[in-house]
Amino acid sequence: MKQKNITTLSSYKDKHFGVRGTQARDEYEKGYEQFKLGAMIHNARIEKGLTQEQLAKKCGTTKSYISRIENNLKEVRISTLQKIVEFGLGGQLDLSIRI
Amino acid sequence: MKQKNITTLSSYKDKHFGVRGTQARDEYEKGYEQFKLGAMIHNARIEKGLTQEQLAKKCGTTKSYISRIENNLKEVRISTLQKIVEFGLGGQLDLSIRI
DNA sequence: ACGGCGGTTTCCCATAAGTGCAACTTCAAT
DNA sequence: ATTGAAGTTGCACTTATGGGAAACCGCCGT
Repeated sequence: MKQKNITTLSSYKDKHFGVRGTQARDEYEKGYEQFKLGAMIHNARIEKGLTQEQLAKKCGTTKSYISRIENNLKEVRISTLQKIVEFGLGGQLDLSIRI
Repeated sequence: MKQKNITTLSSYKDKHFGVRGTQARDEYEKGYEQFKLGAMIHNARIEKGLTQEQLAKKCGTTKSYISRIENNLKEVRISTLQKIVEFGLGGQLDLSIRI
């Protein structure tokens, strides 16, 4: 078994930060919260040993949508995010603000 | 000075849980994450001694919108939320999932 | 009494969230 | 070489809703 976190992260970088020029900037500009989000879901899913399709079914969506979320090409609605985390991953979504 | 957290919270309850019957259920059903969110923003704003209008101006939105967020009658887009927390309150938005 | 300020609520609509396919790609296994 | 499972992505479409503008509602100070 390979170190999944590492490979995931690096492959993400290869894909998004390496290839397109200004994409990276944009990602940073808007404060890469989404990025973390996609990665978080991805990791949690792997951790649970689920495929995108299985996860999708558990929370009433499609694998294509899960993929899009994990790759951060859509902004997810908080309620949807919650459904995925709760019903799909059996976890809980936490959001807090740090002053 | 009064204990602002308490009064805020209780007034919220008076308003939403007391008055309308099934509103409470709905609030719970969707897992009161939004509730916390509105209260969080509200408290942070008071803490900073800002009016809704001042906060709104600092993050490029309107006071009406801030009001709605604080009272949880709209779902906020994550990016907008981030703007508010970051530029408006000078803080940082954290979202994480707990498995 | 009224003027202003902070907050709420109503009305409205462009936008984007989310869906559904389906095509395409990797990669592993046989 | 082939098959299939897992994932990515393009496109078209519908619908909900995020968010602004403005009216409105206390409340307090004068």
